[in-house]
Amino acid sequence: MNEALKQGSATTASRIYEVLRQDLLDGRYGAGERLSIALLRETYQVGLSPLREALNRLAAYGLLRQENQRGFRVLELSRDELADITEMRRQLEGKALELAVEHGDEEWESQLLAANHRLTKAGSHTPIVEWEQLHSRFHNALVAPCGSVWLLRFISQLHDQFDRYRRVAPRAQELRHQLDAQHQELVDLALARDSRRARALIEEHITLSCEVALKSCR
Amino acid sequence: MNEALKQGSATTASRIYEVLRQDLLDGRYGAGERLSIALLRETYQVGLSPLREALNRLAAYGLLRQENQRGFRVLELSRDELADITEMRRQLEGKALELAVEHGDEEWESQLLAANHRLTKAGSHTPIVEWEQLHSRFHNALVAPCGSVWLLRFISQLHDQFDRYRRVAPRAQELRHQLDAQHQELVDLALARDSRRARALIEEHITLSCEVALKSCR
DNA sequence: CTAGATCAAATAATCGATTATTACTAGAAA
DNA sequence: TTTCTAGTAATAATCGATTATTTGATCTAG
Repeated sequence: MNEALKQGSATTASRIYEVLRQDLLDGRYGAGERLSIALLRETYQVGLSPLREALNRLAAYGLLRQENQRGFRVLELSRDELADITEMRRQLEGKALELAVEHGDEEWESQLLAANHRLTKAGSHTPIVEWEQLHSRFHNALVAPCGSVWLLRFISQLHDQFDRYRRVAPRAQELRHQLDAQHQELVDLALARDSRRARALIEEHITLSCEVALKSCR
Repeated sequence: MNEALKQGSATTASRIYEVLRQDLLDGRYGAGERLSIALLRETYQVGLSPLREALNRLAAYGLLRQENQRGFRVLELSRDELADITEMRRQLEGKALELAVEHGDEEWESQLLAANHRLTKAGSHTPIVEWEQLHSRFHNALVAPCGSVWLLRFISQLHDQFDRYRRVAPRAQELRHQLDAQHQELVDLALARDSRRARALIEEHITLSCEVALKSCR
């Protein structure tokens, strides 16, 4: 969906899709909230058709729930779903990292170092939205050369889902530090081509970030 | 997406979504073909808005590719993607079946037997579209109680993707028999609660159906 | 009071017409 | 002939207005 934006002329529908997606990840709209189409039109200053097309895409992607004749709602948050998402991320990102470590080339190594550098430089002063983006890019860079388009697609999708939970979590400083340290370790293991241990670590990493998110999940 | 249809009043957009999805799986439109919106309108006798909303959903779901200002195209078929889809199905359905065998209750056992019975009864005389549906239902029934909403979601999505390849494959009779026999074996292993061997068999099953599909994939 | 029916207001879905962009064709220059 | 350009036809995207459905308030019967 993202490539569509980059390639030259974006349509209104594509633009509003990206903006809405980001706002949903940022928690701008509450869990379970009904999205009034008229209100959205006003807020984002867009026409009805492109807005509805964007909402339809978001529903198919899993960030909104569409009820016929009753419009669109933000998805609810639940402990059960967080557990589900976390377990799926463990499985899929674990597998993907294993493959990436085996297949990644020199270009990948540089990209990974760069992504980690940018993430490390961004301290607690950077706005959280910006940090989230760097964090996403780092994780993307990690698994990018796994060789499976569908695996990457599912991972991104789950990452978006997970972000909704991360966003409502308080920023626990001690755990945050531990997570940052794991990012560095992940790079080290990746460059050392230790796929076994890299996989084990990212699974641990995902479990830990789930625990952070859980602290705020009712 | 399917539940939306069942729950009372379906909208035009939801109806046309389901019809288009089925037609895409049935191979009514060729791989890579551009879908003319005006033509679709005429073919399905629907208005522009609901049609475009359905197309947007299908693109987000991965059955169409959307190019800004250039409309919608059917996705191409490729050996590489078939290999990707097959490997993902092996991993995910394998895992799901393992969990289902561990968690499934008596109700599941009956559903499974029923689904298998219906599939077995439908011989080579039944139209292929109908057989495909029974086959899908059987595989759904197998993994249904795995306990993970996201796992089931990804499996369905991959199943739809795979169906596009299966649809263009010639019906090789010997292999077909072998696949049918595996369905029975899967039921037996499931009822015997042998999750290890059930998983191994479904992985083999998926690989075999991939080979059937490959025979026709350029 | 409570449950059910009825109507009015709100709003989701759809339609028809318009605008913007791309694709195609023909003609001119190299 | 080939390659560019201009103009035109085709069509994708968007807008504004209309229709259909749901929601919520009010009223009535039990």
